[in-house]
Amino acid sequence: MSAIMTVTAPETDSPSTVATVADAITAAVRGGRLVPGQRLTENAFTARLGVSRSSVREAFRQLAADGLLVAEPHRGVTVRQLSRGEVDNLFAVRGALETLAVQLALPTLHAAPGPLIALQAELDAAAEAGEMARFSDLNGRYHLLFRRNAGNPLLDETLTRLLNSLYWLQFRVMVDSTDVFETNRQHQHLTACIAAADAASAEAAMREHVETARLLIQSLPDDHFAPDPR
Amino acid sequence: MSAIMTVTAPETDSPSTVATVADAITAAVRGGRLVPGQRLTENAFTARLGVSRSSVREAFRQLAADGLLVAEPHRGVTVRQLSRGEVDNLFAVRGALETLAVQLALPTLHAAPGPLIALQAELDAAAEAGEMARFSDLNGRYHLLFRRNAGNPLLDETLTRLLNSLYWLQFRVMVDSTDVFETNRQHQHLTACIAAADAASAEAAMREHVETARLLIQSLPDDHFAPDPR
DNA sequence: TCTCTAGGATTGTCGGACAAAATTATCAGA
DNA sequence: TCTGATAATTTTGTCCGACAATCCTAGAGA
Repeated sequence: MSAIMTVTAPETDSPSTVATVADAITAAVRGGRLVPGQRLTENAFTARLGVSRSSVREAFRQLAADGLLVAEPHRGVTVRQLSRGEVDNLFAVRGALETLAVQLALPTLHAAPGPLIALQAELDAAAEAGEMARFSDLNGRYHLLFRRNAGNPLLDETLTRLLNSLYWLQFRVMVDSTDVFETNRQHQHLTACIAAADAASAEAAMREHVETARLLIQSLPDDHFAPDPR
Repeated sequence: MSAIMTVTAPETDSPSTVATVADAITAAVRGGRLVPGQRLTENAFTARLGVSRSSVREAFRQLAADGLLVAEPHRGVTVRQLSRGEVDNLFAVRGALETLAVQLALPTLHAAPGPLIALQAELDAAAEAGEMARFSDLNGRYHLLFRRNAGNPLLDETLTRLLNSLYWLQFRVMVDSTDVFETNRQHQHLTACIAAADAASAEAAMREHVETARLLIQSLPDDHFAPDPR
């Protein structure tokens, strides 16, 4: 019956109230207007967005499930802030999943390397021009390309959730870093491995790249992290 | 996520209404009173449990985030039912994370192997006695032991979510299987690798064990799966 | 300065209400 | 009988207002 309908269908459907609220909060976090650790109260958003408390509550829960916020009973929600230990834990999981994504996506990306090549070119340009914010965005898109082409939606979702809670730290690293060239060199190497269809090297390259990202994040000053409970 | 995971059951805090509802639904799914694919309406639970619709709604969302239910806009929630393709996708992720858990937990379990040995003895007894339901339960506890001792709560949560949506199929396999001995043999082998502190073999053993579980599940008849959308 | 205690602020839960969407039932026509 | 369109019913999404339980904060008292 509905064979014609909504195969690609991005934003055709009328966005629900909850989705609108969730998008607004997400945008605020991405834009730095809400910073990690900051507490969000329901009333603040009911007033500002003109929606009911129910909708705000549900948006909060949804974003908490996405890893962007963290909810505590009777204490409301805050923008997720990771401790150094949690960053290490996250990167252990991320390493395992990103290498899996590389492995699964390699055939697809090797067969149709167009988007990868194009993205690599943009990354090179941004790195050369020193446009850090733009490089950070492209870096996200680069990793997205792999998990999207892994042909495993569950893997994609799981990785996306992890990276959601990592967004801010990753962004800080890119902006503060005096040397994105090393990061970009790793991208180039990985891209080359894909082009050569060298699975083993590609996996190793991704693993090293993720480890580098971890080290860069851990090199940020303490005030970017939640206190490590211990 | 934490609401339904009362394995050690820290019942200290008075359980919230939502948690009560979530526990009831979880118990119903575990007990087979709610089967995969079945649709749950809000009213049915408001009446039966004597709580408001708000609480039921929130419990639904929470369980959907846990992977036990699946929610679709304007269509309510159903008990999650996987297609064969989704099972494969899930096992790809599970394999990566479960081997990571082995790797991380090995030092701890090798240093204090008591619980592992005890659990292995119980598994042997259940397998010998042909108590399949009991074996299934112990099998779950066996895997739980690894991810709990990996020292990585995020890994634990992520794996738990995956396994939640797999509970029913895993249970069917155990109950229907005419040969749990092969599965138990793999457990014994893995236990031995831990005792010997042989990391490489332990990882390989787990990988093989997970792959075997996948094959057993895929050998179930079609009516246990959602139609594969392709 | 520190501890303890109001009081205000915030969340958890309830009940009802209504429009929008989906599901089910009904029925005319082939 | 079957099919397809239409109407009736159910269910969800969202809103509102309310209240108790809990958390937070500022000020009183030691």
